[in-house]
Amino acid sequence: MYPNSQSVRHPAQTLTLNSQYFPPAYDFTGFQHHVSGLVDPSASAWNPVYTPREEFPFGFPGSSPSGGQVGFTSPELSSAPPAAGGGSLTPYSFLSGQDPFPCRRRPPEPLRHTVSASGGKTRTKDKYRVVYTDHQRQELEKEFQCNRYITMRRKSELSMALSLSERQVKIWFQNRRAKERKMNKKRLQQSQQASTTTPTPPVLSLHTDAHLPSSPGASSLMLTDIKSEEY
DNA sequence: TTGTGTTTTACGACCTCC
DNA sequence: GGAGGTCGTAAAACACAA
Repeated sequence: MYPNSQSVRHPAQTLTLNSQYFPPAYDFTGFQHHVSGLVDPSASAWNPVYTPREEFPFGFPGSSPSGGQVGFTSPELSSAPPAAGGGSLTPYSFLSGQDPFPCRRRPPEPLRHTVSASGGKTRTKDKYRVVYTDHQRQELEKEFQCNRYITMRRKSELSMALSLSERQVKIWFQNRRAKERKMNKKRLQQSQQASTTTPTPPVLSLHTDAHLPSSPGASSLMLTDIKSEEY
């Protein structure tokens, strides 16, 4: 059930690394998330033998397997081995701050006042949720197509590049995996329905995730399907 | 418009691992 | 104990038919 049940978490991963909070374009006044105890990132703590635990031994058509496009020049980062799954580091040329994707959705909205969620639960920030820009989503999606599970290093990079907090990146990946599981489940149900109506042998069981631990690498069979989903 | 269904952020509860 | 995982869910944002 838990993907890391067979994996070893590297000690470096327990570091509260770089928990600096990059206030996005919106204001998170009152956002409680533990930005508090800003642990000294002490970049030197990064272990050069860092081994990402997420391994996806497949390539994606859209992701360059070449490791040559590192957009970060920090010695800390450059000392790291190529990222898992081919090790492509997306070059963050968009750091210019220009969003190449003019929001097809809404412009930044004014703050709405905190929703008092039903049952007395209160949300802890001014906006219930923000809507990520197409650009942010595209970059997150790109990363997701390379690795279902983001490394701390990539999380840090992405959060900086996209002006999101690391927590937001983490949650996005969690939600994205949930979405994938949901889609796979749906597909499975549909294929099962199809197999009951047609006398074809149930070959499709290969693509199920019912018996696949949602571990890194476990869902590789479905990735090609998912690739078709575009943002 | 408006009603309704779906998708997207964000969180809490609970779990495992170190 | 803290990190990050899944699961379930709330509610905003969105799409779209009527």
